[in-house]
Amino acid sequence: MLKTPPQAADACASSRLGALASLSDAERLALRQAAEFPQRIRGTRDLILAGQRTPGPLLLLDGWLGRVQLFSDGRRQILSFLLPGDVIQDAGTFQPIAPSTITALSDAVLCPAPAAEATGLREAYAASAALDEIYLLRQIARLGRMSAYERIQDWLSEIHERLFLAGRAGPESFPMPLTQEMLADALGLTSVHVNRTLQAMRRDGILEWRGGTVRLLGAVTETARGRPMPEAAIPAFRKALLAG
Amino acid sequence: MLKTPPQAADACASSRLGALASLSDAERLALRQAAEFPQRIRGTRDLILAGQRTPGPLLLLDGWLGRVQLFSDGRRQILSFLLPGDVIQDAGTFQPIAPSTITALSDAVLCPAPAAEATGLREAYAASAALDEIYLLRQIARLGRMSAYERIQDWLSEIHERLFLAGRAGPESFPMPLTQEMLADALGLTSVHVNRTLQAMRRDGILEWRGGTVRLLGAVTETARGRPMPEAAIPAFRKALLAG
DNA sequence: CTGATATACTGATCCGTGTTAGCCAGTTTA
DNA sequence: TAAACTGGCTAACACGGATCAGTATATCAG
Repeated sequence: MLKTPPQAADACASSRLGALASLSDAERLALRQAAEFPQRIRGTRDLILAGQRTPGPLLLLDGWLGRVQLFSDGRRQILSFLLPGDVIQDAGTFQPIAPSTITALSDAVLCPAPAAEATGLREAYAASAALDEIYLLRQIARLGRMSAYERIQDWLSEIHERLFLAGRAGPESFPMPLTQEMLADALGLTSVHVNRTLQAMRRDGILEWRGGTVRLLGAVTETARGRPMPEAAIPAFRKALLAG
Repeated sequence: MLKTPPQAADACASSRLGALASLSDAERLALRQAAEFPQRIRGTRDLILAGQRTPGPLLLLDGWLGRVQLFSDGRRQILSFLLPGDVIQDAGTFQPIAPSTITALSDAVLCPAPAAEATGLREAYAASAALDEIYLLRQIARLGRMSAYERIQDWLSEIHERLFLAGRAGPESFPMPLTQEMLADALGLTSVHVNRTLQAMRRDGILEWRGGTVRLLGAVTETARGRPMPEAAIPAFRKALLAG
């Protein structure tokens, strides 16, 4: 049930990577050509297992994936999300061993990432990896020191920002294919409490979430009582990224 | 008040990096020479601020550092620890912008990391970066899905393993320069509750912690009710690392 | 149509951890 | 020597979020 956008399949990758570095026409063409051999994933299943060899770097063209850690008693933690336009690559690409399991959280479309033969794509991949690290750090701060309400707020605005980079979000709304239980597994909560907290946010008039679409209303980014410090990583870093 | 070990200052780096890749004599010499220009840090202060330009890659020769996120209302989250022998480098080294603040958690000694001119050091740095990512993922699972008791257990065994790699730990004990409050800031708890939980672990006979030294007794790695799955990242990954 | 399954949602109760407010020993500062 | 401060430790109480046990609705297979 993929809502394939009217644009070309590679639009999200071109939008995102083009925002991270300036790409030549040849590089944008390479992205388009890579997208001509898509791999389609149906439903929610594991794509890459932790500890196994990885395929080469991939581009996510549509759908959401998650890096996941399972516990033997059934607990699950979604470590990070992979959104359209994201690059799936290893940190220190020296050994093609996946550091975590990657699972599909919705129907998805992947393709091999074109080799970075010129500086544009090389810079874009590096910036993408650097952003990935920032999102991991932010996830740690979220889980360690934020309340349920704050976690959801902060997470929603991260997702909005990331989808916007990929051209997949409007100024205050975006598609949300996750169930409340998946969100709970990402934010270290139970689905029951996620539901209650979402109700509270609706009551507070800062969130609408119906039919797979989220709308953030105004105060979302302003409301938090204790925000990350002004000199925190993300703003300065992103500014440096997007300025270059 | 640095308890400088009887060994050479570079021993921890040589031990750790030598375990991650096989180093030539020339490379080990380069490590020793780099350690001849140490920078000594006294007390707990910020070394690198998020969003600022970074110095080049560094080696931590002694002491503990932490990557930290502060909130405007005083909450603090220690995102990750840097231990002796660790390399301080950027993820996608394309822009020398620090993604997070790094602060000294004890007296510490740093030196510039020697350039990776041969394959041994290059592989070791890459493996080090890959391990860093694994530790971040593990921290997320810890904060998201473990109880206080489990968090401390899991964290202690991670630290033990890492210090052991650097030759700074015995088979079941290691030095611990942190206060309980720092530990709380890392594990998303309050210092009061960290203290309670440590008491419980002592009562259970799995932990001794006196005078800056921790001893883990037997069952520490076995006790957890729900452990990360067998196919989880760390074991398979480390096996692949240490086999090569 | 039936039953099975998945998801959103709700209420009652419980418990793990936070909060507040200390005490005590050791160490630094005046 | 006296304060002042820090870090480990404890107790009483409060509260956020988990747990348990549902209901309601939609979708899907047969």
